[in-house]
Amino acid sequence: MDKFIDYIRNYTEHPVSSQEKDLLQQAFRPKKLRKRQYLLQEGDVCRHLSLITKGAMRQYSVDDKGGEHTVQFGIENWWMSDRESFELGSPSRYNIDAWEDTELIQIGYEDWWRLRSEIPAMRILTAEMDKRHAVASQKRIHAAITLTAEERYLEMMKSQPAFIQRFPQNMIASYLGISPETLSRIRKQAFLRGD
Amino acid sequence: MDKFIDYIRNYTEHPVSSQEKDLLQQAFRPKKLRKRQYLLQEGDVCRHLSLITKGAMRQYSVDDKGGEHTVQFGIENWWMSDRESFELGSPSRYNIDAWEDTELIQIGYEDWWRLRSEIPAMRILTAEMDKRHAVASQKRIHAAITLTAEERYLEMMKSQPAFIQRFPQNMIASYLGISPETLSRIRKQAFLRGD
DNA sequence: GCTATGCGTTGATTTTTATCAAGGGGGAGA
DNA sequence: TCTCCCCCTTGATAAAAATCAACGCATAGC
Repeated sequence: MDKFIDYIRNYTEHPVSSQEKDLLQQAFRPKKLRKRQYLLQEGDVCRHLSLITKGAMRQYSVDDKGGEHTVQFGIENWWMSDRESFELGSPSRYNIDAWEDTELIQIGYEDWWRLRSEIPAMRILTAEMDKRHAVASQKRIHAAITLTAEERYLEMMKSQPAFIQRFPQNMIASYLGISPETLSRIRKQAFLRGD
Repeated sequence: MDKFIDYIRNYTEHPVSSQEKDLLQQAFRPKKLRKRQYLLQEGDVCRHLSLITKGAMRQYSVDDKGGEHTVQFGIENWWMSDRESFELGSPSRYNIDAWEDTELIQIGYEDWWRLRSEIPAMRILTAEMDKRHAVASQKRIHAAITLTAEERYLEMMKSQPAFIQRFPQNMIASYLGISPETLSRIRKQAFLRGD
């Protein structure tokens, strides 16, 4: 839980009292997942927000031909959830699983909203999280309608090198919305050009 | 301003005192734009969040060949801003202009954050806005990596018919990340199939 | 050590979409 | 009314990417 207080420190200097720390301690639960173990399966309701303290995960949908489409990667200090399912209590269209052995801390819906009203630092944290998420989403949408597949890959190498290093290429391809073969060709071209 | 209070009512039943109403009144300014008039030009800092009370607008980038790429449409009760530029005070990569004669109410950065801390209903409103935006963004990202151009258009017709009706087809195409010619062909196919 | 599985690469072919070009129609402004 | 500009459609061609297929390599499990 000291980890989480440290985490909040990345976002705000706002003080967290010892009473507030107790509230946080009670609300967050640790969880461990083995590589490939599900956190969420399509059709289930996402009941927790989960913060990765160690490991790597992905969120993806599976199409009617079995193809996987990755909407989100997460590594340490990233949150994993299907936001819509979490907020609305609706069955999720996504799976979330671990690509590496993973450790999380999780919080349920009621606790999340209670902490937001009772702890000012939590309000600041969530506002900041939402802001960063909005900015990142817009960039990804802009890239999707503006850039070629190769440009998107090169952009990802610059902005998210850790994902490139820790996830296999076929998952990178599915995150970029291209086939693994195309990604392989793009990488070869970039290498030959010295990018 | 009664309009804005009504607007908040869409989001929460939380009471807004007459004192709070005064604060809102002072913070929001009306603005009118003629069709095609800029609200924000690329390179400028986005200093306001703007709520459309009447009209239609778009947010788009211009590439080095002069092509326009639309990341956002807005009609009545939609907010228009470059969030990143607004929050960071950085020059925006986007333009925002009016497609129809438009009326707005605007609020600046300091006022926005002050109202958020002073008026509980504003906090609820912004949390809800962020939630809806996150859900919508995820859907758009998922569509971009999962669906064909035609499927994306058909999906847009279902989820955002007002945009289809009020914006010209070349802008719809640029929002979908496809050429106007391709959109024209897609529409013809769908029509011939009775979609 | 052996086998099976999964991943990445490569070539060929097909599909999807972009680009180029031109024509027609509608709307706005003088 | 006339002119100009913009939009949409259509056909032809080019480019980008997907799909199919096969191979080689590395890793995990027995």
